[in-house]
This record gives sequence, structure tokens and C-alpha cells, in this order.
Amino acid sequence: MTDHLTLNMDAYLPLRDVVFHTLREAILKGDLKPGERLMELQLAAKLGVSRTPIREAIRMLEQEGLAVTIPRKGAEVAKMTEKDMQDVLQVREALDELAANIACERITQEELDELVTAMHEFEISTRTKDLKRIAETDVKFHDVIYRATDNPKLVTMVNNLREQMYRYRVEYLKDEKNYPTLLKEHKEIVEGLKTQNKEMIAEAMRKHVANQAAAVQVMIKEQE
Amino acid sequence: MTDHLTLNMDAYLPLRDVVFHTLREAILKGDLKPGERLMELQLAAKLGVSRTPIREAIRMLEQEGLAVTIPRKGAEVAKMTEKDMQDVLQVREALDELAANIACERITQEELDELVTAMHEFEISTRTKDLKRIAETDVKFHDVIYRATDNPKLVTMVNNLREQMYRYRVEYLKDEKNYPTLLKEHKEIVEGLKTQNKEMIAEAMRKHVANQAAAVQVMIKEQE
DNA sequence: CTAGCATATATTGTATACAAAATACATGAT
DNA sequence: ATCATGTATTTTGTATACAATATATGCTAG
Repeated sequence: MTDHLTLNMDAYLPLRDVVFHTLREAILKGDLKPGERLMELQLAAKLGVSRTPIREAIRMLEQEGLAVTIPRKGAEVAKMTEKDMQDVLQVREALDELAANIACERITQEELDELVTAMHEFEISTRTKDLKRIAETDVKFHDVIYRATDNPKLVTMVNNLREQMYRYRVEYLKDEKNYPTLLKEHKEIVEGLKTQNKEMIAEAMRKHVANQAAAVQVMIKEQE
Repeated sequence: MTDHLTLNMDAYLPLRDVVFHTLREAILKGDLKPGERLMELQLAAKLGVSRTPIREAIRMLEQEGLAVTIPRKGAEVAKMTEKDMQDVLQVREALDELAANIACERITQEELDELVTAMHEFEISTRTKDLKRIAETDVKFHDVIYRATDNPKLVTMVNNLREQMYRYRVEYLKDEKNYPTLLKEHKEIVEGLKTQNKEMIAEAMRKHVANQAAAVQVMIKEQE
């Protein structure tokens, strides 16, 4: 584990929530790697809190699929097998298509503008080599689409599925030669939404997800 | 709250898990009603444990969408609005269709037999007037289909969505005149799987879910 | 009688203490 | 050397204590 886990205390939230968000970020960014143990006392010391909020945060991570607990042994960051990834992809494809269909019908001009902005910001970020920023702008782009569905339940579920893979996806984003493809796919999605071409969007999204699958698969194989 | 919450301690599980399952059951069965407060001390006393496992169980319920916590105020059983229900149904329809498609391709003869058995058991249970049993056999029927997808992630997600509605569905199952419809839909699904007719299954599932929606809606309106 | 405040009570949030189990390690027998 | 066993250490599981906050109660002023 990297040793710069620190709590962001600005908001007046229960510590369990702060810890939860901190650990979640650390897992998604790869600071806490799949298989790494989550030891309560250690984390508590590092974050300067007691075990209680740590334990509660772990229970939440567990329910999100980001941690796995073995009774009386402890928790660790969830690992993904190839099968897990395929399962996740299968579901994500269905939900992405659903999201695209709904968004296609409901998206407002305002949201379309937002989407174009998000696309540009992603494009700019790919030129900065700032990985964190690239990942963030990419997430933001898709968030606009998901939010346009006006279905928070769907948004939550898709985000959860994305999380499962994102921590294995860093490498993909490191490789600059993927950027043109990514950008092209983003453009296609925007175009599809503008022209309300459901099949075009669904197809672009499928490609988008499938392209990442290969990269993630490599990471998973390394881990195993 | 009814006062017969008791722990089923046979398995040597951490108390948090036992408490989690106990509370979840109570919520799904309607013993703990939407909006009802989940007070730690009270529950702890009732179940004969300390607050710690109760709190951890609540964190898990929260992540499953069965409980809602307001910081420094406490947790309560999650309420569903009509909008929530529509959102859930929208996602469930997509996932049900996905499950049906996969199951259609992969279901084994063994699983088909299981399904027929489950259907018969449901039919028998509808004649017993034992609500708990009726609900259980219905769940079991659908479980066979979901498990046939060989996609645990999908199973988890669909089950989660079903949970959200099940606790509002008791009334629907109380009304005997719904049984013939339910049975007919089950038969259609089985028939579709046997003949690998994807469209037939998807259609039957859609109807199946839609029929319940109306009943659930009534309950939700009453709650509001 | 009501509004507003003070106080008491109930409830959650967090830390800590203690118990039980798992793990690591050392020792000794074969 | 290897395996088994016993002991020490670590780590989780659970209970409890204490602090902070929210809620309820009752009182006084108007």
C-alpha cells in the first residue's frame, strides 16, 4: 500500500463515510491493489481514526463489490477473474444499451451542450498526460449520458459496474495510442445522440466497452 | 415493528451477517415496514447482541438499498416512491430480458427439470394459502432461470432489484385471483425456454413484471 | 394559550477494552 | 531436514464507555 492515504475532512460527514470514500478512491486509483489486505488497525492508524469507522466502511465496500471479507481472516481488495470481467461486461452492455436508448429520447439541449463540453475537456486532458485527469474527464463524459436517463437507480448500477473494471483500466489510459480511438468513439456517441440514432449509439458504446475489455484482460492475467 | 425478531444462530457466522440476514428477511417479509426506524439499541436488545453488529448490518442494508441513513438521525427502512419503482422496473426489464436470452441459450436439461419442479411447487403452494411459502416458491422459480445464466453478478443485481419491490408485493400474492395469471406466465416462460423462443420468454417476463407493477403501485400510494 | 428557551432524555458517532480466533514462530521429536 | 505441537503475536469479533448531536419535555414570558 502506498502510504499517503489521508482523510479529506472538509465536509462534516460521519467518519465512516469519509473513510469509505477515501478507501474507495484508493482502490479505484490503484493505490490499494487487488488482493491487498485491508487491516483495520493499520488503516485506523494511517487515517487517524478508530477501528469502528474503518469496519463500517469496509462493510460498505464489501457490498459494492470492491472488497471481500473472509470471516475471522479479514478483508482484502476484491480481485477480478477473467470470468468476473466477462460477467460484468455482459451486464454492462445491456445497461449501457438501455441507458443509451433512454438518453436518446430524453436528453435535453442543455445536456447535449454539457456532453460536448465534456468531450472537449476529455480531448484536452489527453494532451496533458495527467492520468488522473484523463480518467476523471472520461468518467464525466459518460456521467452526462447516464444522468440524462433521469434514472438514479440505473446510474448507480452502471457506475458500480464501471468501478469494478476501472481499477484495472489505468494501463489502458496510459497508452497514448488509444486516445484517437477513444475520441472517435466519444464523437460517435455524441453524434448518435444528436441525431437520435439509437443503433449508432448502442454500437459505439459496445465498441467502446469492448475495446477496454482486452486491456483489462491483460491486467487481470498479470494479477493471476 | 413486530416483536418476534430472533436470530438464527445455527451457522457459525459473524453476528453482523446473522443480523444482516435477519433484518433483511424482516424487511422483505414486511415485519419491518418502509419508513420504520431502525434504532440500534432497540434492535440490539431485541436480538440480544451489542450495537456493533447491528451497525455493521445497517451499513450493509444501506448499500443494498433496503435502508436509508440520515447522519446523526439514524436509519430507517427505505421507502419507495412511484418514481423509484418505475426506475427499478426499467432496469429490471432490461436485465430480465438479458437473463432470459442467456438462459435460453445455456439452460441444461437438468435445470429445465428443476424449473418444471419449481413451477409445480409454486402451483401447489398457491393452494396452501401460506403466503411465506408462496413467495418463496415464486422466488425459487425465478432463481432457477437466473442461475442458468451462469452469471453471478447478474443474479446478484436482479435479486437486488427484486428485493426492492418484493416487500411491496405481499398484497399482490394475497389475492387469490392473481394465481391463475401467475401460473400461466410461469408456464409460458418454461415453454419458451424449452423451445428456445427468446421473444416468447422476454414477452412473458415483461408481462409478469408489469402485472406486479400495478399492485405494487397501490401499496406505494398507500404508504405515501 | 403559544412561542421560545432551557434542560433532560434518547440516539447516534467514535473510541477503546476485552475475547476469540487465526497466524507466525520457535521448539523438539522423529 | 521435516513435521508436529505448543506458545506468542497479530488480527478480527463483540461489547461497552464516552462524546456529540438530535429530540422531547417542561417551564416561563408574553
